Parts: sequence; structure tokens; C-alpha cells
Amino acid sequence: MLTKKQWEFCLDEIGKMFPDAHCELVHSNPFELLVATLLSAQCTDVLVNRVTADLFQKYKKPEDYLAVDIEELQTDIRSIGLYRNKAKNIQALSALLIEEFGGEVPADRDLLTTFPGVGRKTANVVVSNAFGIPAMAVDTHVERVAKRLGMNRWKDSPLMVEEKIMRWTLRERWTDTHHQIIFFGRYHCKAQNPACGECPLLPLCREGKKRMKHVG
DNA sequence: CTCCCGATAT
DNA sequence: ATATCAGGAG
Repeated sequence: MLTKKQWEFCLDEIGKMFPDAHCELVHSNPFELLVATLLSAQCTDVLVNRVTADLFQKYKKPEDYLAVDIEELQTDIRSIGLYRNKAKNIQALSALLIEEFGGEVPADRDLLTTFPGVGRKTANVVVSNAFGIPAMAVDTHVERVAKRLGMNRWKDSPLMVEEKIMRWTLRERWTDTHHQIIFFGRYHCKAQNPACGECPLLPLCREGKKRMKHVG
């Protein structure tokens, strides 16, 4: 298992590799980020940004999403995939925002989690990026990197990963670290062909050492 | 656990 | 052809 000292070394190296890591979901207010993050489930952020470029011109407020038929919204986001669930959730969430929150996105992680289509990961992304509240969102990249390094057991839930990373990382660096791990996972420690051969973390990486041995 | 689902990389 | 993508709900 990875030690805390080794984890701190990893953060140092990953930070040097991706010093300007940031949120790649294009948005200009909390509501847009909430919608963009909901759309990003099982889909690349490049595809999300391609759709929201037009979507956010057409739909500015929660009322705008409720003013069209569900079929029209489905068509507007179809290329994203999972579009039926996502369209339904966006409309339900818009109605909830209007009825209960005056049309404003609440800056509260646990409250956001009760919204339709908004789980813990999406809520963490919104509060950290839109409101500056320290949070550690565990998506597919963060979970993969943490488990490859050997922070957790392979069967551990995303919540276990989240708690372990938060315990081992300075609170004021949670959001930064979150973005840097995502960039590391997306461009270096990739799902399909991870660049273990040129990885500074290889000497302490459980999965990396196993892979290098198997390859040659 | 299964289902939702189109676009892209491998 | 198959795997993966800033997951969430039933």
C-alpha cells in the first residue's frame, strides 16, 4: 500500500507535470457549470463543450429549459449520449431550482446531491469550481490513478478514495489536486495505454511496476 | 447489479 | 469490434 509520504511525492511530481491544470468544462456561472457537469457523465468534456457552445446561447435560465418540450431538449443534447436521462434530469432540476431556490444554484454539496441527476461527484465539481469550496471530486480518472498507485484496494468505493485523498492532502489544495490528477489521468496515466515507461511515479506505483514486468 | 447511449480512440 | 468517456438511478 502507498504511504502518505509517497503520496506527497506523487502530488509534487504530478503538479510539476501539469502546473496549469484547471476545469475544462466551459461555463460562465454556477448554473451553466451544473448543467455542463451533469452532461459530462460517461462523455468527454470536448463533446460537452461542443454541445454547450450552442446550448448556453439558447438556454440561459432554468425557465428556458422548461419552456421547451422534452423532445426538443433531447435533440439539442443528443450527441452527448444518455440524452433521455440527461434531458429529463435537467428539466426536473430546473423546476426544483425555481420552486425551492429562487432560480439560484445553492452552494451546498449535500443539498446538491439531492437534485435529480446530481450525485456526489457532480456536486463536488460544482461547489469547488463555482463557489471555491474545497472538495475532492472522484471521477473515473481520479479513481483509476489512485487505485493504480495503490492508495486503496481495488474494491473500494469512490467515497473511500475521496476520503483517503482528503485525509492525505492539505484542504486548501483539494481542488487544485483534483484538477492535476484529472489531467494526469487523462493525458499520461491513461485508461488504455498509460505511459508507465516515462512516468516519474513508476518506482512506487503498484500497477505500473506490474505492467512493466508483464510487457518486458 | 443493470440500464442509459453517442462519439472517439485503439 | 471493443473500450472508454469529468456518473447516476432503480
